[in-house]
Amino acid sequence: MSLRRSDVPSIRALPLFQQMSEQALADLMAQSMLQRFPARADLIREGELPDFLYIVVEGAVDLYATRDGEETTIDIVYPPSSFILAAVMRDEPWLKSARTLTPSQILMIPSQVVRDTFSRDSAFARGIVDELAKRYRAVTRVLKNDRMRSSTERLANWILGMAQRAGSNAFELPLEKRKLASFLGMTPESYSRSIAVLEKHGVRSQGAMITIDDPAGLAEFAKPSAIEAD
Amino acid sequence: MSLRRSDVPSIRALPLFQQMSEQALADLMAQSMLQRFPARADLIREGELPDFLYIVVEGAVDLYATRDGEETTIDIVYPPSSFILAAVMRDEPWLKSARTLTPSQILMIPSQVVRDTFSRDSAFARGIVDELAKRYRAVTRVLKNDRMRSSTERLANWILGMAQRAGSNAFELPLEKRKLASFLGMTPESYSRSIAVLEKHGVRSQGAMITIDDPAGLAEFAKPSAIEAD
DNA sequence: TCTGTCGCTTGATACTAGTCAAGCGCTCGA
DNA sequence: TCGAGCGCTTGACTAGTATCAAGCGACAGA
Repeated sequence: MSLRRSDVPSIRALPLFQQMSEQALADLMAQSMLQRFPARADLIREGELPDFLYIVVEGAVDLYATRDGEETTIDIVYPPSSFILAAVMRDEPWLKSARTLTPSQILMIPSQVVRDTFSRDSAFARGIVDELAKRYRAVTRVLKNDRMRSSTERLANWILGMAQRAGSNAFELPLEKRKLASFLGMTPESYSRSIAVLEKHGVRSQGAMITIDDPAGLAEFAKPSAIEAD
Repeated sequence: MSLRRSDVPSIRALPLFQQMSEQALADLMAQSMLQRFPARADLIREGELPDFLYIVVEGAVDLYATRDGEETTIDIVYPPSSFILAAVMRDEPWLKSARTLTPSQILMIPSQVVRDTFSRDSAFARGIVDELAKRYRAVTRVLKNDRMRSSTERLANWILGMAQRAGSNAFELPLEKRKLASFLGMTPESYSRSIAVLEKHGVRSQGAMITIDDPAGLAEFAKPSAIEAD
């Protein structure tokens, strides 16, 4: 398989593997593949059975659902997160499709190996639940957000969150606006109008650059909830 | 603690515990409580830290989120499911509140005990991920539903699902209509209007009784997706 | 350099679902 | 048995978003 010894250090750093013994990790890696994909590469399609567990080592992956031609982005996964873990553990069809957004490096572990290792290695098991629980909480937040906030509020909160992660009041959108719109559960048109509204609340948007001129004002509009933050 | 020996058989039957050894289960139960709650009893409140993992042995529990006075039901949990497992595993604040809908019997396992047992007992660990993965998939379905279907379609699909589970084209609503409405992400008023629309598609609603006169017609309207079913 | 494409924005309009208000009918307690 | 309260329904109106359509501007390929 295409996993080279030199790749192991970056893998070992992933939270999922941190507690595992050298030997156990080596065994796992011997059965796995680390692969590079270009941007916009289709990885999995909704409805199929999981052959592998995927872990984003580098890049970004778009998880989306389809329904008569319409697409909605359910989550966007950045390193060092896995995706479709739930389907793998239960050996049930994927509920969503995945494609890379940017060129990405992805670790693929055969599903059966994941399940076997889970039973044998409690450090790995701990990593798996932790990861799964994290994902669970992420979808729950998205759902709460969708149900209880207007689309403009969702955008405002997303901007606040991004700025916080970037550690700066100015940052570049890490994805196309239309993708972001879909992730926030709105159309590209609504996104444009929402940004226009936010310009009255301390946000400036020029191309892919977002600048928060008035963090307090924006926060007042967004009414972020401590519990929603990561 | 209030767990009696006579309670153990019904506990043992729960999928979460099925693979555990007698001894391990006995140890776990010695530290747990099985409690009865009346209808509408508050169990946990959003934002607090989890002291216990809760498992619904009998009855039904409403998981809801609040935001300035508004409430939205995120999930309704029936036996033999757990709730707030993700928060317990990660020892992070609950993202939702819970209250009983009907008189319920609930098993409470101290969080720390859950985490400890998880590391020691791989059969229990397997049960935990399985349960968590199931819950994850449930929220994901709700989110997809919310994003990609109209409220009337959601109701239609819910009715089809209920009928299937009931094994009959006629069944009683297991909860108040307003609760169901909230679960489906709509207001009680919209629920009424949606039901009225569905009466043109083969559904009859009298009080708490729902009857599907034309399953094929309803299915055509609801466009259920195989992958969405449980 | 020109031009077609594509992503974004803006405008006009339509529609879904929410809000507010009133009325109906059942249940339960006095 | 009556009346109050509550859950549900219905009507009128509104708000928030989606949809459809057109135009703008940057970038890529000829």
